[in-house]
Amino acid sequence: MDLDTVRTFVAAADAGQFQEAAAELAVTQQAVSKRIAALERHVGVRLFTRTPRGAELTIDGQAFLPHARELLRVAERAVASVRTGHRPLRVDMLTSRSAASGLMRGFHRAHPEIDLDVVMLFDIEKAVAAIRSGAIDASFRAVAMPGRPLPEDIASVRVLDEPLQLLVGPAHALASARSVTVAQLAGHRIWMPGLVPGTEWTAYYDDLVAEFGLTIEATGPNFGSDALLDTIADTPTLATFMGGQTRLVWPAGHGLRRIPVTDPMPVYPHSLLWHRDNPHPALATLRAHLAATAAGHGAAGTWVPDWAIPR
Amino acid sequence: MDLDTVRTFVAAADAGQFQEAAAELAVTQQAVSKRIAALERHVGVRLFTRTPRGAELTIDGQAFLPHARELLRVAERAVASVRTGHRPLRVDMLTSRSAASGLMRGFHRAHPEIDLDVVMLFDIEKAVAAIRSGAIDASFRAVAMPGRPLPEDIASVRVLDEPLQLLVGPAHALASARSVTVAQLAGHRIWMPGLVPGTEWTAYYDDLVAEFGLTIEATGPNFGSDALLDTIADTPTLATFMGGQTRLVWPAGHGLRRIPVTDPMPVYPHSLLWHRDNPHPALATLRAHLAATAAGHGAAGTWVPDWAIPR
DNA sequence: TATGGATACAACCATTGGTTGTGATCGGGC
DNA sequence: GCCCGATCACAACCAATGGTTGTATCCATA
Repeated sequence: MDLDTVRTFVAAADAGQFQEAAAELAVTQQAVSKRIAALERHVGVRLFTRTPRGAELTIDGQAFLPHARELLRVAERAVASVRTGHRPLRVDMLTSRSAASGLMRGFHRAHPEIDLDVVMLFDIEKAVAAIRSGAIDASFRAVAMPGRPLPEDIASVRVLDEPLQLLVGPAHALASARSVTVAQLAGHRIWMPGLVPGTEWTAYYDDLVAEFGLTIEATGPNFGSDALLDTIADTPTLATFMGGQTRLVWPAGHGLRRIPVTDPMPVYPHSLLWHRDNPHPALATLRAHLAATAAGHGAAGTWVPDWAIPR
Repeated sequence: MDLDTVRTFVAAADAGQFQEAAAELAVTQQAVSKRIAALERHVGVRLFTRTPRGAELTIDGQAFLPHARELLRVAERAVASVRTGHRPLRVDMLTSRSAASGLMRGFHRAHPEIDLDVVMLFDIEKAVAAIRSGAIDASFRAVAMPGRPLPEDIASVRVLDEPLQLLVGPAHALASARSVTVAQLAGHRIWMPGLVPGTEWTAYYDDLVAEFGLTIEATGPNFGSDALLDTIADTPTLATFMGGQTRLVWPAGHGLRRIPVTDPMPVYPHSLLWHRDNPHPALATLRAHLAATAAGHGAAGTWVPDWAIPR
């Protein structure tokens, strides 16, 4: 199906005749007739009843019309999403399961008129480069990697500390614990597939391991969260970490348990990063929104790596 | 833009390489390469970075991807809307401003999983013919026209009485009335553009006029409700009728008043019509929903034309 | 009955979009 | 260090698509 054809259909439906639609589209009446005929062949039903006084929609045509309009709307938004200049606000985040996703959903609820696009870059290096090039407008990240300070032209503000929670299956030794201390985790196998060396996400866990003597296995390919959850549910000796803000589509019948970690409570510090010179108006709106709805961060009893604390 | 091209883009993005996408789509790798290049030319940005080991999305490509998927989803629904067989439930109603529209919105909220299409046919004759032919599944109408009983194979149930309200501008003599009786309306000019002879909607007003001695002017072309509202607001001697359930997008600053009509209260009786043999599962759901949420009808003190009361 | 305005069909042709064949580039294995 | 295999891009060719012009048909209206 060709969108020019759909556009022609909508124009003809609005005009009530092919000829006027043809004039609007700057083609001949015969071309419109052919396009409509092709569309009818494609969907398999007659969309117009032709009369010597014009063409009016059949019932099928009437039913199809709103869908056709929607199709054109979506197509326009699709093109707008990559148009340089006045394009939707483009935000990068770690994963769709991170707390940043929740923040952006809240922002979208508060400002449904602002068009958003979400991308996921590899690490903070790529994110910073993309922000500087203007390819993205903002990024939710831990502010920096060990020994790599943020460049001067990138601004950042800490927006949310996301507590880590332990995820275990029903047969796990800690399954019935109401909370666990970090010290209690020593000796347990914690599995985090998909941790890629060189990312700040991995640097975070490296620090956690180094400071508290945990064992985290990053082995094995990442087959997605569904597969991870399946394995965790079925393996009594395996646990994993998960962001505490995550609203999972909870698989039924798994018996998975989420257990808060305390003493200290490891939190992943999400900051918003943006370019100081970025003039996108929606960026200012986003910053204002985050400032207004900011949850507590830097609270006592929480732990973050040294390098992730902006000074 | 061509949807086959969009499909190709999504396939290539999923596969991570053109070759595999080409195999899926049963074309050559060169064809995929050309299509992607054409799409990139169309939107004006590079969507993939080509490597000797495949092709991965650029940031623009990442932003475009969900829009592309949405585009394909919408296209599929568009085609499904006219597919004979298992198509969305297709319902006919008088106008988008009638109470039937509100009922269908309620149904959609209660059953968002059921796909709906709304069409508007000319009159009940056309609606009955469409129901018998299977072109539509149900219709919200006054059950019959004077002297034209419903055919045996069409079932109907009264679902809502919609009270008529008087709509006047701020300078109208009745502007400050809290309610008016039908008798008080005699002598006032009531304007109803767009009343087409031969429809049951017009038959309703004919009966109202005949029984209570009102003057209703149906003259002039119907330029849509906006124009009607403008005229009513500006003309001190003109009023119009409007369904009491209507949730208008109320034009600001018009000072329009809605006044209930009493003694008796004229109501427009909406019934649901359907074919007894129609097996569409969503039709049963709709009937059950309407039965469960049915508002009162046939209440004392209301008026409907004789012929509109099913016996 | 002639006319004007509408769509459909036919013939023609430029352009599009597919295939095949080939070249360039990079990573991995030997 | 070199070659092989896998990838994508480019060129040439060709069929099919989709546009235009010209014409036929239909019907409401004067």
